[in-house]
Amino acid sequence: MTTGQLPKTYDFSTTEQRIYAWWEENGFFKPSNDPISPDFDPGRKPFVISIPPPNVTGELHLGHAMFAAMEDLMIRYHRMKGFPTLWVPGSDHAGIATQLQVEKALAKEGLTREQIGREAFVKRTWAWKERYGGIITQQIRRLGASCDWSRQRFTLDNGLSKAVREAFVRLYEKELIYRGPRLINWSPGLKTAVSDLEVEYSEEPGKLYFFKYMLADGSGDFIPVATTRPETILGDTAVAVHPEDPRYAAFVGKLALVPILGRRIPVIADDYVDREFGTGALKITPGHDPNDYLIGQHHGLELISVLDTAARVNENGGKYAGQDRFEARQNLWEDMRRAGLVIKEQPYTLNVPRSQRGGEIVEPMVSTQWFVQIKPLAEAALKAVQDGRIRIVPEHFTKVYYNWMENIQDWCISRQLWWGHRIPVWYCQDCGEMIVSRQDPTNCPKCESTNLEQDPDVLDTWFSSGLWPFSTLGWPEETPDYKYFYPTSIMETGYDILFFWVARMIMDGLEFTGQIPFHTVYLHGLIRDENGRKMSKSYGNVIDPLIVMDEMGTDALRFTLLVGSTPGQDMNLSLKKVEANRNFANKLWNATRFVIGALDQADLGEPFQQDKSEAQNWTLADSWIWARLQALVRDVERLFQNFQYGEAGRQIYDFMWGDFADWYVEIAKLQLNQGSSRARQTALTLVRVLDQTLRLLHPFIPFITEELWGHLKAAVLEHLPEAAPEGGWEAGLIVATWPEPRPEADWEARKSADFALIQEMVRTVRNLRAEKNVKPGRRIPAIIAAGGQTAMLETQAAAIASLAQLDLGALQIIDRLDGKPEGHIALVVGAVEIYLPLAGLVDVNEERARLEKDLAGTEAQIQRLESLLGSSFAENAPSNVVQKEREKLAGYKETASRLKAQLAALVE
RNA sequence: GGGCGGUUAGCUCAGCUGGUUAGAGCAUUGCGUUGACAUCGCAAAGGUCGUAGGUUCGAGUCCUAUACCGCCCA
Repeated sequence: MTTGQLPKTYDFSTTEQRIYAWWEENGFFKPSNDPISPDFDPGRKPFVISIPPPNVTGELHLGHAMFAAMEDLMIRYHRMKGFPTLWVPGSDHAGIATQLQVEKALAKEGLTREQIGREAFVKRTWAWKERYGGIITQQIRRLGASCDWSRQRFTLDNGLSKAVREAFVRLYEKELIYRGPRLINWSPGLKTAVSDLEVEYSEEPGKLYFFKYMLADGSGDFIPVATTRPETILGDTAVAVHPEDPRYAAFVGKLALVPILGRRIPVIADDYVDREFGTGALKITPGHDPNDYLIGQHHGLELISVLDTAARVNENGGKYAGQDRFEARQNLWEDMRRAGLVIKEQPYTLNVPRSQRGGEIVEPMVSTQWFVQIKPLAEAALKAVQDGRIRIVPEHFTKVYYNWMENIQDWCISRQLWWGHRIPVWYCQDCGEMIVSRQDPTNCPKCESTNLEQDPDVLDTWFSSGLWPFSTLGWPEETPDYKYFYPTSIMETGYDILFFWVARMIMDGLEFTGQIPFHTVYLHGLIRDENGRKMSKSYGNVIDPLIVMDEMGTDALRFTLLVGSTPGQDMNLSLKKVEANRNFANKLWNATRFVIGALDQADLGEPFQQDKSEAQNWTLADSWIWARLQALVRDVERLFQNFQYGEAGRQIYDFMWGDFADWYVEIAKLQLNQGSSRARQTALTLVRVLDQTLRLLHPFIPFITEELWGHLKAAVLEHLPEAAPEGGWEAGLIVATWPEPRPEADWEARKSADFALIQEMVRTVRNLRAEKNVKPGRRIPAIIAAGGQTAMLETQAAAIASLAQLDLGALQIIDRLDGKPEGHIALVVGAVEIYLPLAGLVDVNEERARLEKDLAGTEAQIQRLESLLGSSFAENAPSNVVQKEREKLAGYKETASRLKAQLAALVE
């Protein structure tokens, strides 16, 4: 391996696919401790994630990219830590979405699903699924997701369908599932019930209609009423007023006449009525309004449905029968106007219920549906989080979860669709018996009739998704996978489906398996555009992850998503950020290229003699970079434990670029040039630090790290075998061991401080050079008066000279200097003075200004610290904190006295 | 109406259990390229951390109030 073989820039397009295929072929995605293998050890604790199943018809969007990156990070980290790791992939059948797709395709042929019939339609949908269902999983592969594809599941698979039946029948047997007429949300376009969660409310301009509710006693008295939906007047079964409202007290108990229809309805009193709103009197339509429905139940009111399944007025609407709901609104209101019942109209902001799917206006309607009585399940699910068995990250979502669980309503699970799990209920056509069964029945158990018909409805897709963490592992069978991998470890998903999915999985897990389905819920935020706007096709601000990956690589996208996000917090994504991270990948590429080139080309000499101590073998830079790496490993570990993945990634980034590439590599070049044992030792350090860094980065950017690690391994095996990691080279980085933190060694702080001084000196010289426009290539002499640091700095002369572009041959490091050398500019870094002979560039006035500015800054610090240390801070703060401040003060005082001396010398 | 989150550099965001000169990327300015990297390097400029109180030796960080923006629930 030579540098020539590594191209100058990282070409992800030829790398990613090859690496992914290699991982998969080698079985690295499978758990290292598999219950089906002969040497299975049930005692080892596994780490398991089940994927939030994307819609089978879906195409990759940034939400998928986010969860895939995040979960892959968790999975790869645990895999490297040695856990038997399983990530179960799959997709759900997405009842409505998929059915719509197929119906759309049918429409192109001029067909409807009713025309081809249920059986043919379901067949076509399966064909659709076979054809397009693989797209999303292919796209998830592109993200580098290390799922065990041999365990891929689909919610309509046999096993999972069996789980659905089992769950349904069990709930039914416990009387937690019932069928009956209730007010539900109806989608007139799709002609199906939808759950409360699938309805979104949008504020839209509308009108408040004021009209007269005439009393039936012929007195000519009326109650003024306001409504936002006049067409529902047709279904009114009461007028309600507040019991303590003097305006209407006389009317309570009397009858009123429904406009146009002339139906007689009671005037009732209920303190639900808000006296301040509208006229203070309310029309009650139990058949088409959730609040009215409740009031209707309280007062035993008649319940009239006036709309059919297409939201047209039905036979209960008199002359308006057959009209669309909005058409009927116009016509009825006009008729009322003619009848003198209209008072006024007033602009009003409506809260319009719209279907999450398609956006049509949802109609609250009474309909016979299947429901889960959810309270008992919710109580258990609530408790699991309250008592800490399940932890939600970030923590503030716990409250949101409680609030929802405490106010939960029964869940409408039936859908009038054809694509999904058909409800396992049969009706005997002869005796009317209802049969709820795990197996398809052939005879009626009551009358033996074979004339059975299955309920036509299917179950809500989320009913099957709720079983996902255990149905994918084989439940209700006690399969080896189920026994070993369940409960899973972490549920990672977007907070937007906390209720839809996470809450239901917890309820279902506890109900059906008696166990929590996972111990941690990690919720990531939503991805918005760079200005914080929601991405949507209508804004035209959608970023397609596939295009981003094409242009900048998967690793760049992943790193951006992972490092740019904080748990539960939305993130604004801009392509600029991805670009910056592509540059990071390239930087890493080139740093590795340098290390490999060093192994290949440098004269590495012999290893240091065994009897030499480590301390003698290591230069200050070697010690420093190693200490920095160890500190990094400790920080990363702590941050990972706290789910602070973004911060961890940032720190690794800073280390790799800021410490390793910018400083250590530059010094390593010098050390390599020394040849022999020093070069060899340096190469060893380069390899070890880079190896560890690649390991730390792997969960974030798996492709490039795997690729580089492979090259590094090959080069080391050839040129520097003793640089092998402690446990030897693993088969791939994906299964390499994770760097384990070790306690800080006592030498680390001292070496870090020494190196920090070098860095400060170098920066100060560089600053001055830039300020004075000294050509970067021009090497200049220097005198360094180093006091107590003389010995240390002498050993670092070559490094300092190189980094600051000084002339090593003309660099003097001395203990002290009496008087200022002629024609030099003086720099002060703590107790160290640096003199640069820039005769032509020395301007006494400029020098004085510069030194005075420095002095002013230093003295401000001295003053601040003196007053701080003179205050009660000194007594109350921890001694190490105080000590640190004292040292700082001493340093500033030292600097100040040197600066003063410089100024004094300048006057002469 | 209830709850939650945000407000830090021109922009987008970090800032862990409070520790004392508030960080990054991008953008801006100056200089620089035959040796890992221009997808780069060296340097510069840029912030009274929304506001007002409070707790504390010490507050971007904790508490209270408040303004604005956003989200969820009703």
